[in-house]
Amino acid sequence: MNVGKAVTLGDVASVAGVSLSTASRALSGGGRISEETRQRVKDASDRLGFQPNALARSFALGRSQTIGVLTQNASGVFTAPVLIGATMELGRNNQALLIRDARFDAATLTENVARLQARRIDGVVMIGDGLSYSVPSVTSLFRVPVTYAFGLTSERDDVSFNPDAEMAGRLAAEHLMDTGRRRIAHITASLDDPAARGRAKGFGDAMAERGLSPVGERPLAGDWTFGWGVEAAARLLASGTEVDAVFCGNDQIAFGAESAIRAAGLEVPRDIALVGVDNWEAMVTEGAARLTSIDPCLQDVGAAAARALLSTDGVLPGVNLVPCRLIVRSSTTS
Amino acid sequence: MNVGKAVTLGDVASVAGVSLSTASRALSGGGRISEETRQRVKDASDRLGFQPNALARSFALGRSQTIGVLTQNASGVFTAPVLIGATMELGRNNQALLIRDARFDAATLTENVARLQARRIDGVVMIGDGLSYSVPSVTSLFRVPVTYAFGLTSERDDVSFNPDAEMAGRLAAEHLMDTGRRRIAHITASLDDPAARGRAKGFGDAMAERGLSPVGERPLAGDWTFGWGVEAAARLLASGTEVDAVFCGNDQIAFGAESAIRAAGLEVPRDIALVGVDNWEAMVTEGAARLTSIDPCLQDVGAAAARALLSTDGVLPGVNLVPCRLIVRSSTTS
DNA sequence: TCGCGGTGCGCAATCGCTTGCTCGAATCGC
DNA sequence: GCGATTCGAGCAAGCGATTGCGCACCGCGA
Repeated sequence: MNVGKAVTLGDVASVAGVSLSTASRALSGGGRISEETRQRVKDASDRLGFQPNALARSFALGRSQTIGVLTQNASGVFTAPVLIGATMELGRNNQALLIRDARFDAATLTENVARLQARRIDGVVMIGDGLSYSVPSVTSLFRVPVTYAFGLTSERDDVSFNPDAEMAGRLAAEHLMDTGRRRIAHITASLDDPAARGRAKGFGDAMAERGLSPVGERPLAGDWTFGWGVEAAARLLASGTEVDAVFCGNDQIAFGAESAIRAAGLEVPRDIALVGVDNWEAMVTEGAARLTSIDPCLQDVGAAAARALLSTDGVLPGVNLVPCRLIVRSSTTS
Repeated sequence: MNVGKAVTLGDVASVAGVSLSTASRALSGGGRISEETRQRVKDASDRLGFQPNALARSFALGRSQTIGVLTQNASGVFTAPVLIGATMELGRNNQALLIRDARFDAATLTENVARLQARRIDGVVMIGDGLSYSVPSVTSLFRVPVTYAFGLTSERDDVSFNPDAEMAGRLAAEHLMDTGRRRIAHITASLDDPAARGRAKGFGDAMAERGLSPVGERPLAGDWTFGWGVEAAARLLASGTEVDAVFCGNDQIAFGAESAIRAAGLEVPRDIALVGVDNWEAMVTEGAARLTSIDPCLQDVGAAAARALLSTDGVLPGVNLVPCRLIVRSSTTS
């Protein structure tokens, strides 16, 4: 018996007075084993403080308990939470991960794939950059399952997880209507942006369902900046249109809008309520009114993609939408 | 020979007409091998596209090529970049990582340590929460090296990596003096906070070295918020003290200060230049003047801690300070 | 010519665990 | 009561690499 070294399954077996294979089966659950023997082995295992050598196990099984993670832009403001969500979910399930930056020139790609294959990874999570929502499909390069987070591929059957943009719009609209607002405008980025489009649609749909319609024929579409928020809100106020709430496509726009509203001598939320999207700590807690915002739950997006690799139960091919969450603060309720 | 399966070292050996052991030595560099044989094996390896099974290799070597990562608060605004920095650095070096949330109740700790040990990890990076800068020492729990990022332990010899707060203060002061400012005030959080204290010290030292001293006897110490920035700046202006620049302890304070300065009818940077700390995307690019800020390079902090595990060259026990970087924007130069 | 040291390479053990197959014993059915 | 099942457990073969040891062969000096 080993002394001073890690205790192996062999030690457990000999203490329990059974063979190695029996000990293995007793602990891992498989095979036909009498309850009594199983218990005896378990006792021995506990008594010796047996820690199975995960490395050896992985080796024998041919599975590494390791998931490959390919990122396009790991340090991006939006992608970081996705990465972290995936990371933590894998950690919780005792999966190691091997991260590689997925630069997509052919040589690097080959190299990345080879490295992952060499580690006999059990699956791959590909994390998009969340901007274009467009990600190259790498599914066919691997023999193991691949899921995508925060991006769409051109392959219809690729399993991807993305924030539910329409839901964000709905939540915002419903919350504003619930708090008594009726004249709601929408300031957002260009509708060429899928996220902006989705939010606008959910917003419009939710209002329509209650027989209302947004202020203005179309959303005020510009870009995602503070500056655009200022400009659009100012324009809106100057037009004389009656408005009692603005749904802003993101927090920066909302922050800009707030600034314009205050500059016009109005108050948030008394005169105009504001809802943003992104729930961006740095923004939402600053400013005079703390901003009600839709949290896209990006960590959940990453976590969902990771989870889909660990258990395929209930995972459908195609695009899966991850729900977002409304965080109410003082920009909509006094 | 295997068909349709991954090619093994055995395949390479038989193609090269040598034994397994010779092939191994030829590829891994050790042992006495004639140059000719080595070349023959390498050719065969290339021709077959041999990818060594990293899992088997790890197993045989007893090293897993996996690093354990313990986090205290993975999703924190400040800790996330540190985690990502460590993560990416490990990925670049083909180290897998196994993340566990380091809750420090006894049971969870034991469990975490056991899980990591079971995977035969080669090292541990412990990532602090960056707030208290105080992290429990876990070095003695592992037989493998442990480094700390973004936190300090009570053990003098623990290898830790932290942002260089004094340098942040120095960089700010020097930049402001370089651009002609002389009457520089400092608005920051409570000096009980080590980061605030360090920045204030570096700031004061750098000014003293040029025969100047900060405006006011002591920094205006409050908290890290926008609100405090507004208040402190307003107070400063109201006091009538001559001021041509303010070094703010973080970006939120700076953003608040800018707001107060503009409210007083002054202009940034014409009348008063502003420097923040954190280089927080969400803040620095908004507002009228884009904010000059000190980037604490948190990713570098994580990366440094990771790197110290991979190669101990030049790593000193104790606290290692990671340099920060000045990012010049329009709040200090017109 | 013999002996010796050094060089190049292969044999076989090893790492710790999983698993297909086999075998003995106990149980069951007729 | 005896053959047919079934159940429990062990044997031994992998998994794919690394590595200590020994063997054959070479060249050189005596």
